[in-house]
Amino acid sequence: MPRKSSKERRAEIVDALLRVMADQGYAKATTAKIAEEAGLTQGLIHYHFKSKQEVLLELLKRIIDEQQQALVDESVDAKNDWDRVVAFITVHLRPEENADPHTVASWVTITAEAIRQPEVGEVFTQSVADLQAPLAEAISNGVASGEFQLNESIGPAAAAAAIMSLIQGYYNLGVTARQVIPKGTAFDSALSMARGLLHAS
Amino acid sequence: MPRKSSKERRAEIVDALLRVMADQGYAKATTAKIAEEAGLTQGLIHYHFKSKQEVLLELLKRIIDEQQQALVDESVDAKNDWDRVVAFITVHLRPEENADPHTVASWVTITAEAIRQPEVGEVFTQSVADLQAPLAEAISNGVASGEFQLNESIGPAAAAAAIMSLIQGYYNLGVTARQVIPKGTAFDSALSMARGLLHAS
Amino acid sequence: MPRKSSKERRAEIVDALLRVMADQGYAKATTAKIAEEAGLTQGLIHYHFKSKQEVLLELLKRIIDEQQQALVDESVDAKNDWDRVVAFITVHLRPEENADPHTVASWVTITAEAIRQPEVGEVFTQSVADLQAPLAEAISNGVASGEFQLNESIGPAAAAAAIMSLIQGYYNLGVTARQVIPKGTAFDSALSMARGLLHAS
Amino acid sequence: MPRKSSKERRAEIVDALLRVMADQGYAKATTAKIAEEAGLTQGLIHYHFKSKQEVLLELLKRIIDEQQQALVDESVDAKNDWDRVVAFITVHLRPEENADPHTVASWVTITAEAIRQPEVGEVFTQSVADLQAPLAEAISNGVASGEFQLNESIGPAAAAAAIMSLIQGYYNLGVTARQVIPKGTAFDSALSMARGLLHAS
DNA sequence: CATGAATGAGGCTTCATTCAT
DNA sequence: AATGAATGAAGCCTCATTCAT
Repeated sequence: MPRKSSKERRAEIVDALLRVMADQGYAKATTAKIAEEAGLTQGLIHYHFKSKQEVLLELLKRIIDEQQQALVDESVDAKNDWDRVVAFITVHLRPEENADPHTVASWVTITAEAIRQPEVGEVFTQSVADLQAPLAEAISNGVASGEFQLNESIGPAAAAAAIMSLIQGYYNLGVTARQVIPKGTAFDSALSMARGLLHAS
Repeated sequence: MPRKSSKERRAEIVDALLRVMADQGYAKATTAKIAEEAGLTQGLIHYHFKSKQEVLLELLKRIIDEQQQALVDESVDAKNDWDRVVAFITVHLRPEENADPHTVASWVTITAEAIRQPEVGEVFTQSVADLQAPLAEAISNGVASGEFQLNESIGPAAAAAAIMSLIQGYYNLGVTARQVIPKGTAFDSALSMARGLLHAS
Repeated sequence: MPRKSSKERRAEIVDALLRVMADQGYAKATTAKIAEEAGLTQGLIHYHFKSKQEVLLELLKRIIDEQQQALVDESVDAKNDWDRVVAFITVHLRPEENADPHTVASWVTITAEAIRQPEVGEVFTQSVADLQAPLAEAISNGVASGEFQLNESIGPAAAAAAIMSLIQGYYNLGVTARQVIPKGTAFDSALSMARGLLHAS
Repeated sequence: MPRKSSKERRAEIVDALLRVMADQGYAKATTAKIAEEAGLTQGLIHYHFKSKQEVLLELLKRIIDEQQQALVDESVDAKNDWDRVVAFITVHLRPEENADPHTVASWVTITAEAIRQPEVGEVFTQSVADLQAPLAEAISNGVASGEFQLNESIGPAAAAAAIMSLIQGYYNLGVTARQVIPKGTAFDSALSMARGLLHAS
């Protein structure tokens, strides 16, 4: 057996965490289970990562990167700021096409973990901010160009936060209380709400 | 030491869980810590509750009850369905007035726990459904009376789910990534989005 | 509710232990369960008994007394020592007629407890000795009168011990490995073995 | 500290349980005590065994294996079925030569445990059945060849069960009420009883 | 790089017993 | 004589992490 490079191994371990976490939650994602899922041993995980938390942070980073990339891809044909807003919503609320369920489930779990582990919380906050930045910019531009109109009490950052919250909420309820959300309505509803918020056509 | 009634003790224990959980998360809310916070012994917790999970479920129940009651109070003066929708949003997004931060933090934590503990998940789903019911009804009525208009792909249940998701998202980000949400904008943004969704005036 | 006399209460508690132990074993016969079975409270058990062990010892005593009485009843018509031996075996191996299954199950459980609790062990040993005494005497008499003949290496006490062991073994396997013992054969087999041991006709 | 193979460790742990159980009973054979006796940590026990019960089951298995092997060894010179019956009794009732007291004490304790733990009970029943099988076969053969004669109400299985019960009874009383059984008489008495049961010479 | 045995802190829970009422 | 809340000592088990090989 050819030994694998550190980079490959790290990726495998992060993958394993993603899968285990997605269907068992972080609490049950023990080192032992991750190792088993990855087809390697517990010791090796700590050889490649300083701690289990570090694996989680790497996973978080990876998810963000993928989302950012997906956003870039989806926005490439955008002709105006509304298109960009739509692209943003599309990327996040069309898991059928853009994200796999594992990732969404993991994301929600990470959210939970962000609450209990301060280090995760910090990285998480920054990640959300990064994710939100292009949306805020699009809205800001749209307002400047007259494409959008916001109520006076709501700034572009607040509007972006609102849309982000909506997405986050859909993720959460989608995982925790799936039956409550009629299938396939998230995207349309979100668009409708965003349109109202931005007074866009 | 005065002997207290079971009911009082149960309430105290639930309170203690609420406080510990709010600032340390459920994972760190060990029975030992809960006992310490409540000023009693670990054994007593299990004298009054079958398990730690049962304490959590009782807390969940209590939060739901309070929210439902708050909604009733807030809706009492509502003159039409839009007022009812506003009341719903008010109750949930005005924590400054209606809910204490501990409760919101706990709610988010419970959300996370709902993911990993199936029993919690079940109760949680049902709770969300219960919470959402009056909103869905208001929307349904509003649509029937012509007060609201929904896009054809969106039914009243979906619309209610959208608003619920938005609230849930605000809760989540409010706890995990507070800096991302400009202070005091949640309520106005939510109203604006709801108006857009329902085509209400 | 008229308060009951201490004696009655003690009997009720011992009864409850008997029943709980019979179908759940001593390990699961917690104070709480005994209290529930007896329809009274935990505290009361310790009001009437110094400890849980004391309840067990009282039960043991009661079982022995009943067995002794049954032996007397069964032996009343005995015309010779062989009849007395048969009576002894009858009393112990005809639970269908002479002892209730609860008692047998409890007896086996007590045996187990005798192993782990020295105080129980002492009382148990004495109880077995008491139980065995009349049997040993009958055998002794039978040998003296020429009714029985024992191999030279086996004294009356040893012979009584052998029969006692056989009974004890049937009790044990009857409870732990019931399928191994063909139904309804214990009594006949025991008689046949005793006859061989004593060279009786 | 030398790292040992899992197999070695498992054996050591089972050994430790055997020793602790033999002189303190299963109830007092806590994981802590077992660990101490084995000179290792509690955690390690659970690294090698899923649960404490699993250790007990392994011990049971080991005792059975040893007994079976001893029976084979003892039976090798048997010239007829009576010899085989004698071999069976020898193996079980000559602890001085064939089994160590620890093992007998443990066996009795396991019997007790079989009552309270269903899983143990199942394995125990099967174990007894396995142990008894060769005896039943020898008796069956002996009856067929005319070497033995059984009373009509007693089949070979019942006869084997009777002898097994006798042995089991000796084990039990030997541990719980040793004084009741005159030293060194078990084997002779058992032979005499078996001879009577089988009408063998 | 890799293995897997080993550690040890700590978690949840059970239960006989005590005690205020 | 009776209640039932309260205690506290253990018990079993989990798990991230370390370490000898």
